[in-house]
Amino acid sequence: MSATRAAGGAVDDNPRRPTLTQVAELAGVSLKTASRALNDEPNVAETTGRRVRQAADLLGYRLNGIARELRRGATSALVGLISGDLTNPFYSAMASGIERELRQHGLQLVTANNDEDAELERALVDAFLERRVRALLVVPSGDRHEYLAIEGNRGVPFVFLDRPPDGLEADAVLIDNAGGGRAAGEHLISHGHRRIAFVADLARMAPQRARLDGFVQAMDAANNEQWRPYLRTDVHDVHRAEDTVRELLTLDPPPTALFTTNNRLTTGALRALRGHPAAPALIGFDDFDLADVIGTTVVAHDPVALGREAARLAHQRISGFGGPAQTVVIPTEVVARGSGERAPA
Amino acid sequence: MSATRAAGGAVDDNPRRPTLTQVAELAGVSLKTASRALNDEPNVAETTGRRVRQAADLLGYRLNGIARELRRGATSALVGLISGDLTNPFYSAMASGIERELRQHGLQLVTANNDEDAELERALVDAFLERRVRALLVVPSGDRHEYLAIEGNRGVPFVFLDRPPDGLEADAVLIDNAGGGRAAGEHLISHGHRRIAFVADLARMAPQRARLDGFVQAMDAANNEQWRPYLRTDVHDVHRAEDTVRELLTLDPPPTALFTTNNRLTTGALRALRGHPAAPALIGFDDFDLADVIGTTVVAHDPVALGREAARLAHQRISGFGGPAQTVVIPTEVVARGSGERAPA
DNA sequence: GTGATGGCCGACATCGATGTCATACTTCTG
DNA sequence: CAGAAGTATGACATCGATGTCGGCCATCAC
Repeated sequence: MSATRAAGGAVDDNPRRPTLTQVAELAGVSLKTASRALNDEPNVAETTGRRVRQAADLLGYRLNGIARELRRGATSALVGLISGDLTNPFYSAMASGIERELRQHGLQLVTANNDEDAELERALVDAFLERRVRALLVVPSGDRHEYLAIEGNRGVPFVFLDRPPDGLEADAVLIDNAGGGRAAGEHLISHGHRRIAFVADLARMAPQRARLDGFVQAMDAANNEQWRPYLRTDVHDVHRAEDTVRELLTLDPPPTALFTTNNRLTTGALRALRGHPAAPALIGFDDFDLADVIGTTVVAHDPVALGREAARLAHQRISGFGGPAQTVVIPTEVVARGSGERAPA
Repeated sequence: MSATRAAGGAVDDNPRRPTLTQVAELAGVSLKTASRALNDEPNVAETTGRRVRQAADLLGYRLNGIARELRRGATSALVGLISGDLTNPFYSAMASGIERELRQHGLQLVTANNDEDAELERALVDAFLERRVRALLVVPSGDRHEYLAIEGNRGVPFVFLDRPPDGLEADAVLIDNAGGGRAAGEHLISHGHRRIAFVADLARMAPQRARLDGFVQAMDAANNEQWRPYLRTDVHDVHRAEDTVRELLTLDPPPTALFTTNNRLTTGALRALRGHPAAPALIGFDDFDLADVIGTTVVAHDPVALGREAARLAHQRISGFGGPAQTVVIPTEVVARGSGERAPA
C-alpha cells in the first residue's frame, strides 16, 4: 500500500496476470469447464458457473485476447490505418469517420503516420501484416503499390483513401478532385477572373494533379490562357505557401484570384493576404473550421464520410465479399462565403 | 487473374497464410532451424539460411506476430488511447504527439473514442486490457476511476491525460488550467474590463473547474464582483456556445469581455460575434489554427507536447520504472492577437 | 431391468511461434 | 589419436486459450 505500489509499476508479488488455469484450480474445476463458464457456453451447472466467476473476480482474471486470437485463427480484431500526420484536420476527420464505423462492427483502429515517406510506409505495412490486422486502410505516399498486390490476394483487404492504387486493383475512396478543381475554376471565371493563380502541393500526389486537370478544363472551356504564368506547384507547407502567395502578389500584373489546392496552402494564403489592401479573390480546396467566420470560399467535401466509406468497404471484404474492386467517390461542392466572389481589381 | 481474384477478396486456393512449418518443409529443414534463419540467430549454415529465406519469399511468408507475442509473454506492442472524438483538434494533436513518441520505442498506438461516456469508457478499457496493451492512456470522462486501481497494480500502467485521476494514484499530464484561467482574467482586468462573461463547458470536467478557479482568483485579486451575472457553464457544443454568447450580448448592461474556456466554445463565440458592431473583447482557452489570421487572443498551450509527455511516462513504466506517480504540467501562455485587448465599450 | 438420451465435465490436441536440451558432426588441442 | 570445444541441427515442451471427443451419471421409456 505504499505510494510506490500504488503508482502502477510492476510491483505486485506476482505481476503476471492470472491464467484461466489458475482460475480453474481455485474453483476446483478443470480448465475447460472454467472456459465454458466464463464464455457462457451451455452445459455448465449453475453452482459451478458461480464458483468459477467468483474465482475469476477474486484473482482479477482477464481473458488473454492474444491466446484466444491465436487459437481462433490467428487474426485480430484490428484494422490498420496508415496516413499522414493526424494534426492535419483532413486526416484526423478521416480517422474519426473510420473509427466510428469500425466500432459498430467490433473492430478497433490502429493508426500509424507514414510521414509521407514511401519507405517508412512499406515498413509500417509489414508491421501491420505481422500483427495480423484484418484490413489495411492506406493513404499511400509512394507512387507504386504493386508490392501490395501479393498481400491483397492473401486475404488481407486493402482500401486506398484519397489516392488511387497504382499497379493493383483494390477498393478505394476518392474525392471528386477533378470535379472540384473544375468547379473552382468555373466559379472564379464566372466572377470575371482571368489571371488566376493556381497554388498546389507536391505534383507527385495524384489528387493534386487531378485538381489541376479539372481546373485546366475550366480554363480551356473559357478560352483563358492568362492563368499560366501564375501556376505554382510543389508548395508543401504552410510557410512556403505564405511565401509563394506573397511572391505572386508582387508580379506585374498580379493575379486577381488565387486557388489553393488544400487546407494547408489555404492557411498560408490567408496569412499572406492578411491586411492586404486589395486582396485577390481566394478559393481553397478542403473546408476548414471557421472558414465561415473568416468568409473563405472553399471547395468542400466530407472527410468523415470518406473515412466512413473506406471502413465500410473494408468491413465488406472482411465479411467475405469477393466481388471486383470498388471505387467510391466523395462529391465536392463550392461553398461561397465571400472571398471567392470578390471581383477582379 | 480474373478481376475478381485481383480485387483482394479471400479467393486464393489457400487464403490462409503460410506458417513457419510450411516454410521449413519447403526448405527441407526443421521448424526450429527455419525460425533461427529468419530471426538471424547464430549457428545457421549460410547455405541453409539462404534456402530458408528463399522458401519464405516464395510462399510469401509473414511472421505471425500473435503467436510470437503469446510465446514471448502474452503482451503486445500496443498502447491504447481512449479519448474524445479525434475531430476535435485538441485530441488529434494529442494523438499525434503520442504516436510520434511511441514510434521511437517501437510501440503502436490504438485509438478509441469514449464519446465522453463513462460507461463506454469502461468497456473500452476492458477491451484494451484483453488485447494485452502495454499501457493505457486515458482522457477520462467519468468522475471516479477506482476501478482502474486494481489494474494499475497488475502491470498495466495507466497515464491520465488532461484530467487528473480520481480515486487512485497514477501518472498524469495536465495543463496548467488554473494558471491559464488566472492569466486570462488578469489580462482582461488589465485592459480595464470588469463585466466579464465566463463561458464554460460541463462543470463536471475538472479542467473546466480549474479554469474557473483561476479566473475567480484573478477577479478576487482585483476586487471585482461584476463578472458574476455573466457566468455560464455546461455549454457543451458549438451551437449552444453561439446561442449563449448571443444571449449574453442582449443583457443590460452587456458584458464588455468574454472568456471562453475551450476551442469549441471559442468557435461558437466567434460565430456569434461575426459582424457585431461593438464586439466585446474575447479571449479563448486553447490555441487554434488561424487564430492569428482572425486576430483572436488565446490562452495557448501545446497539446502535442501533452501527448508526447504522456507517451514518455507510459514508456518509462513499460521499461520497468516503479517510482511514485508523477504529474507533468504543461504551461500555458496568453498570446495577444487583438481580440483580447479591445477596451471596454 | 435394460438401453437410450441428455446434462455435466475433463483429458488431450491444437493454433504458430520460441526456448531448452540433446545429438551428430567438425575441428582443434596436446 | 583421444578428448575437448564448437557448430549446425532437430525433437519436444511451452505460451493461454478453444475445439473435439469420450466418460460418467441421472433420468426416462418400454
